Amino acid sequence: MNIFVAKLSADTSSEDLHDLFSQYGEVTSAKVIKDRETGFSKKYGFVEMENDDEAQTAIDELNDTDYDGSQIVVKKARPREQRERRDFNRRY
DNA sequence: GTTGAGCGC
Repeated sequence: MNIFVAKLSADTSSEDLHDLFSQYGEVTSAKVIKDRETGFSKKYGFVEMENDDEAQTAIDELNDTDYDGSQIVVKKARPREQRERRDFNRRY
């Protein structure tokens, strides 16, 4: 399951996310998104977990909780931006 | 070192 994590602390890294979600199950991958050019602050990231049930539990337990001094938002992630079907599906 | 609301190159 793909998980979207927002409102991260500036001190939170990809490995922090990995470690955080590993408490609830096996984490396939974790990444904190940063600006491509400056390599700075976007303060959100993605976590992919192998087990959907554990992922859901992690979302439920970690959403709206205080982590690293910041209250984080955890929810299911949308599929990554696609480059096809421009003429269809304007995302709702 | 950036807000509110955010979805990865």
